[in-house]
Amino acid sequence: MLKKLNPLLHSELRLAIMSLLVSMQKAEFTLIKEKTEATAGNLSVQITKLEEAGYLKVEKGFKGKMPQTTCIVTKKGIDAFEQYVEDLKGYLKL
Amino acid sequence: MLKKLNPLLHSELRLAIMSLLVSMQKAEFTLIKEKTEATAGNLSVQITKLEEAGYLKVEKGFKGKMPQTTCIVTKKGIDAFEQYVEDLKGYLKL
DNA sequence: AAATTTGGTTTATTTTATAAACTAGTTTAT
DNA sequence: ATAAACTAGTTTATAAAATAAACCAAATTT
Repeated sequence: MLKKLNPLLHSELRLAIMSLLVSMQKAEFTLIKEKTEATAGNLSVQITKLEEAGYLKVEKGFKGKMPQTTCIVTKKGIDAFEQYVEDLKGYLKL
Repeated sequence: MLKKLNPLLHSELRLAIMSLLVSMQKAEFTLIKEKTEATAGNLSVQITKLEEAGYLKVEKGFKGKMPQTTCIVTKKGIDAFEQYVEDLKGYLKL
């Protein structure tokens, strides 16, 4: 009846990150930080977890002279997000 | 943009409990346990939290000779649940 | 050139979820 | 009648997760 929710996505910050990426495909660390209002530390940790799950990939480069971290959502990430939304609907009766 | 999710409701088990109660108005401990497939201990803890928040009230009685715990959802609980659903929609783009 | 800011990571702390152990009593089998 | 097993939970301990604090390297500003 009630499907078990993907614990990796059932986290406010990770869900916000994925939500953003699903709609934008890719986003800089700093943009995600602004939009989610997360601390850099927390964000760094959660991005790493999503990366380890293969839900996004991280590309590191420079913008001018400043380091820049870009997150790009993967197919796997999009699929997991969509499945999570479906599962959650069972709880919300949407 | 993204609303902060009510942490009391953003928990798989507590959300399942509230989801059940919103649709049934009241339910026995044992029924909730069956439907959620939670352990009794976990369920007991989470019901207490929801009770402390005023989202449900607990009535204790007996069914025959056996103790029986009934959970009844409150107006406050229903309102909180509905608000949570609205807030969550921002993350899911529903 | 010292102080501050940017863009992060790592480590520590707090909070939360979960499981294990326990209580209190009932039903069933011997 | 009594021991064994089951019901209906609560309490306490442990594991996992989220968050915050501290740190680092380099860039920019004063």
